[in-house]
Amino acid sequence: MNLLDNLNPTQQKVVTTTEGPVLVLAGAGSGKTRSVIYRTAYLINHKKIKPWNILVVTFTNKAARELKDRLENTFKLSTHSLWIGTFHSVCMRILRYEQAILPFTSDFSIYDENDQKVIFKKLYKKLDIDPKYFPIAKIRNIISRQKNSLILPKDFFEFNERNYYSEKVIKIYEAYQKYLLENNALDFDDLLMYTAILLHDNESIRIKYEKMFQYVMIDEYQDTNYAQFKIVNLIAKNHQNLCVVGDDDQAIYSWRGADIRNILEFEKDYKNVVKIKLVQNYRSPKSILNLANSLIKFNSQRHEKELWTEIISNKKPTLNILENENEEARSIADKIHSFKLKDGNLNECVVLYRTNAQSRVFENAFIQQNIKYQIVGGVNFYQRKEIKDIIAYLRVLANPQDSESLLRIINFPTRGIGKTTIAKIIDYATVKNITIYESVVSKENHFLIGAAAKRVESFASKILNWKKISEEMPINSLNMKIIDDLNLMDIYDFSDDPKDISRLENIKEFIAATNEFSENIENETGQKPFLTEYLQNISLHTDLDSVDENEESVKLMTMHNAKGLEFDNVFIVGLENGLLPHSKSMDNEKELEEERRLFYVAITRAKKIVALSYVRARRVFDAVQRTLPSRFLMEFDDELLEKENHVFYELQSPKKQKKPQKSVILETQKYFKVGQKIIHAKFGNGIILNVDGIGKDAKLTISFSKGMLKKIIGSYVKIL
DNA sequence: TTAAGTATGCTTTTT
DNA sequence: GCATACTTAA
Repeated sequence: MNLLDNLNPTQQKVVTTTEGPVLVLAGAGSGKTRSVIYRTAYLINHKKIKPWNILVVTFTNKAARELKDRLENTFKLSTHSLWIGTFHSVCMRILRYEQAILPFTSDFSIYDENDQKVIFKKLYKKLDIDPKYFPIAKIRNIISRQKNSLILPKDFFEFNERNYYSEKVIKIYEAYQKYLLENNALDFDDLLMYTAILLHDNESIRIKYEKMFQYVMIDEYQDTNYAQFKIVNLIAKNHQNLCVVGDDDQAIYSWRGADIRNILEFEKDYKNVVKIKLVQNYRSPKSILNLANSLIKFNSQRHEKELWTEIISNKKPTLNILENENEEARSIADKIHSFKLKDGNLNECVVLYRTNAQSRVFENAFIQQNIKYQIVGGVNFYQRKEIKDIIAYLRVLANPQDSESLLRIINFPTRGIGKTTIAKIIDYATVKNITIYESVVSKENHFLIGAAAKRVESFASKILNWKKISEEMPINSLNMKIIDDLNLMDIYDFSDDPKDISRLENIKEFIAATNEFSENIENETGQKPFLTEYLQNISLHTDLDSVDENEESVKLMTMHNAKGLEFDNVFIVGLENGLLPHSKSMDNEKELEEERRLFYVAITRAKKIVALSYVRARRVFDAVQRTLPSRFLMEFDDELLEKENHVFYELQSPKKQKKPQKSVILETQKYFKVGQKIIHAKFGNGIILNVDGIGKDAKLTISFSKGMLKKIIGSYVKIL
């Protein structure tokens, strides 16, 4: 059988155009993944390219795994030597390998967002910076953008204006990078940045990888940032055997530094690009695709294209209006319940929302109706406190320079090493110019006396003992030994804190996961994995990776997380102004378009049914707020949606907008806008929920941060 | 030094 | 409404 037989002519072209730069603009459900898989198989089978000369970059680990599985199952190919992974995992491998010329060793720790926060707090204290004026989240984001744009601290002012604010930012950036290196640690952005710089600054290394990766494929290219662009470009610029696949309509990560121009200007970046458009959709029926198309055409920044399908269904997408978020959850639970009674598979149901916080009410509703569910995302399994505690032990053993982790466990579980003792240990380290780890294990820690000295000594000897063991014991046994030695299971088991029940469960799950990881690696390579390999693997682990495929369950996730997935039945909830589009993205045209793309992504996940819903009032923090339907709902052609409870149907159809831009301009003409932050002399800060009128004395509905909801004439408030 | 009790601030989205 | 950060008492 010829492998091309299963593909349509356009897909075949993607597969067989192996030489030179190829740009594939692939609409949702157009067989994008399929093309990448077949192209890889084609390169190996027909072009006789060695698997280790091919690099495939996917957006998630899950996608990488699926690609591997399908290559193995469908084409009986061995994927062991093939490079398939996310940018982050590929970069991690390269950096570990090239440690000799890098400012860190291959045992580096990878710090996540929480670790970063802790570090920032510390640095703020040291630098005497007030988080009120320099919010950690914001500064962290600025620094992240610098890294994504490959701007090192030393180059900062070449690209940023010099002022009071930026002077502070650069101080923090500098201190942060210094701190990371002292801890032999990298953050996610560093993985990309150091790889790009490595390839850029060392021609011999660049040539090595260019020769190694003779054929390069990048999936979801619309969501790559500058650092990722550069890495790809450095590898492929000479041979130009580069195939990028993406869809500008599905670009939803600009807030993370992704630059849509990478895909829009691919033809300028490379010569003689073969451009291929995949516009036939094999996933959704016409009724759903029409809905998606009628929405996305309101975006001005896009390649003009319209998806089409041969699939016909008589089921219209529905729109449901509920009183509040609990009702919304219950109504969906009801629907899923009756679907299940009709022998429906729960795996084919997904609830999509804008923010993770929305998941809770659905949990409640599903528990009540006895429907199995899995939440994807939110707090990553490996970021849970109890898990991070154990991981901190492992990190210290792998990378003793990692003071961050050491301080986390020095008194966990409590062993009587308190603030004062820790301060002394740190002081000693500073004076002697040694790491905190060295300070702890130092035999001559005579700076401590009595009980404190004994406790630290006992802690140090435990660590030293495990460290020795870690060199000869595979990770799963080591893990078990540490948990046993610490008596962790008993501590949680006999605790009075009800939360510790689930913590114990999580630890058991953690042990099981470690064993599974160990077995998988052993099957793959014939060798059990050791500490460092394990640690770096789990730091790139996402929640999507821990979904239990064997358990039949409804999935709950954010629309972002749904990218690349498909389900028969898709419930899209919370379609209200302020949630979608999110209040923080409402008054910026670019961000608004990204919100629209996000909605587009959500709709196009569906194979059979789309059910939309919004509520009239929603609990936010501790107050109930009245809500308004999402402005996107007004953009749909009226006949495309079936309104379930039309009695209360209150959507006002737009007065047949001629041009989408027109309504946008009207919105900007308004002096006050929904979502704007204002301040009132008496009631303090608030957010505008509704604007009645155009000028400065429009009637405003405002939710004040104190929890009150008030209607106020515009002239009494000030825009912040 | 620690546990328990109280105040605060916080929610976009994630590799 | 929840988790974290700070305060207080033992």
